Amino acid sequence: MTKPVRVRYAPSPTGLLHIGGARTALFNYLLARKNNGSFIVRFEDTDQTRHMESGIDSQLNGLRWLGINWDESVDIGGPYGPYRQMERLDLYRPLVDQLVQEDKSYPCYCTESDLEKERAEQEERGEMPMYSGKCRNLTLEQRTQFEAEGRKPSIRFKVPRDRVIQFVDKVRGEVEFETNGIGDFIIMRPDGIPTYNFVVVVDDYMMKMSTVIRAEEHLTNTPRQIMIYEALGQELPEFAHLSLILNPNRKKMSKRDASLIQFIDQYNELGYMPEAVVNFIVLIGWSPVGEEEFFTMDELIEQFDLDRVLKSPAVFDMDKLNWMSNHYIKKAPLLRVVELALPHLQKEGLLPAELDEATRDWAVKLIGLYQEQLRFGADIVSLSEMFFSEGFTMEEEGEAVMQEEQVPAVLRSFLAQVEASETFEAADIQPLIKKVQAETGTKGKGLFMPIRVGLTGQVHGRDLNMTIHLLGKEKVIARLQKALA
RNA sequence: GGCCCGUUGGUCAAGGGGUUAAGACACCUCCCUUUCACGGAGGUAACAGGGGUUCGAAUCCCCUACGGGUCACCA
Repeated sequence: MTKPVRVRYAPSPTGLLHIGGARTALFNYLLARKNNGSFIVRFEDTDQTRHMESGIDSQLNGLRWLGINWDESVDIGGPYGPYRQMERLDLYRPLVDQLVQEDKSYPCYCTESDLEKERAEQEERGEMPMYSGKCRNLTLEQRTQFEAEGRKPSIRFKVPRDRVIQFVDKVRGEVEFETNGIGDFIIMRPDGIPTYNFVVVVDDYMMKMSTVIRAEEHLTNTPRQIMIYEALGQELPEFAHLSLILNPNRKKMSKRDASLIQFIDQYNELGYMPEAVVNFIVLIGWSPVGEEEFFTMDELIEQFDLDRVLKSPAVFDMDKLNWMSNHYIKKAPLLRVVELALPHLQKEGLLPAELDEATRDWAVKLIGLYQEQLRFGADIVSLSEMFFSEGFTMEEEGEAVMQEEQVPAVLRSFLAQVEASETFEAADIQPLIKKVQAETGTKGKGLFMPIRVGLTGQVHGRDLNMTIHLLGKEKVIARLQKALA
C-alpha cells in the first residue's frame, strides 16, 4: 500500500497570486486530484516584517477564481491545522530545543552587524559568503557571558561536514550537494520565531506531505531541509522542483515588468476566462501526450503527470495566451462574454452603470458582434470605441479607399437609401446596399469599402449590416454627410 | 566567485541511438466570403559550439559558451 498523496501550495502571504505561484498551485492540485489525494494551502508567514494580512485573501481568491479548490487551509481548517505558521509556533519550539539538546543546533550570539562585517570581508577576499561557524564551539563561560550581556541568541543548525546530500528530484533526476558549501544556517531568530528552512520541514512531515512540488528557487534549500529531516528522525517526502517562468528577455519575471500581466487578479479584472488562463499556464513546462492542447480542468486532472514536466525554464508568451483566451471566448455562450465585457464599457463611461432594457439589448448585440475577436473582456473598449463617439479616426488605408472615384456616388446613394428607410434592423441594411449597387453599378469591394470606411474609418471590422444597425440611423446619416462634405 | 539546474525554429514544445526532426502561437502566401471577420490550405524557420563513444548521435559522455537559480535573522 502506498502512502496517500498529500501535496501543498505554501505561499508567503506577501502579495498577490502570481502566474508562477498559480502554476505551482495548479500542478499540486492536479496531482492531488488525479490520485484522489489532498491538496493543502498553507501560509508561510514567519517573516513578520514582510507580512501582509491581505496576502492570504488574495492568494485564496486567486486560486478560487482559477477553479483550484483545496481540502485543507486557513478558511476551512483540516485535521493537520493550523495552516499558518505563526499559529504553529508552539509546535516548533520544542523541536528546536530538542535539536539544541542533542547538539545538532546551537545558539549563536553574533549580531546582524557582526555577520554583515563577516560577509563583507569574505567577499573582499573573493570567498563565498558563508557563516564561519564561530559560535559553534562556544564554551559554557562564553555563553553565560553573552547571556549576562543580555544578548539574545539565534539558533543555528549544525551542518555536518564532508557529507554529500543526495536526492532524486521527480523532475530533475538525481541531484547532489556537498555540505561543505553550506554554512550553519539559522533555524530560529532571536525573537523565537523559527525560519523557513526549519518550519517548512516540520510542517511538511506533520502535515504528512507525500510530495513537495515547488519552484526551482527552492532546489538549493532542499539539502538543508533534508538535513533537518534527518536530525529530527523523519522520513523524507518526494521532491519535485519546477523550472521558472521567464519574461521575454529570458529573465526571471520581475514584479515591475509592465510588458506582461503577472498577477491572477489582473486577468480577472481584464475579463479573461479562468479556464483559458489555467489551460495556458498548465502548458508552460508540461506537455500532454497527444496533439490536443485545449483541456478542461477534468481532462487535465486525468492527463497530468509529473513525468512530463520539463526541466528547462520557459518564456511567458502573452500572444499565445491571448490566442488561447480568444479561442475560449469564441466558444463561450454570449451571456458569459457579456459578463466579461460589459462592465468595461461601463467603467469607461461609455455606457451608464444602470442600463435600461433597450440599451442592454444593444450592448449585448454589440458584444456579440465582437465576440469572435475579443481576447478578453476589456478588449471590447478599444474594439468598439467608434460606436460611442461622434466621429472616428480615419486609418491610413481608409484614406486611400476614400480617394476612389466611385466613392461620392456610392455614399450619396447610400445616404438617400438610409434617409428613406423606415426601419433600421440589421436585416434591413442588406437591401439598402443592394439598391445602392443597382443605382451606381458598383459592387464588391468598391461598394462595401467606401460604406465601411465612411462610417467607421476602418478597413477592417465586423459584419457590416450589424455594424450599421448598431450605429443607428442618426449616426449613420451624420457620418455619411460628413464624409460627403 | 563557489555550488546547483538548464540549452530543439522568434515563442511554447514532441521526439531520448537510425524520423523527410511532429504540433501550436506569431509571421507570410493562397482559397472561401459581393466588404470585413471567422474558417481552410500551404510556406519561411530549430537540435548552442567543440570534442569523444558508436556502423550511426538532436538523443550517451566530456569540455566550452550562454541563460537561470542559490549562497539572508526572505520565503
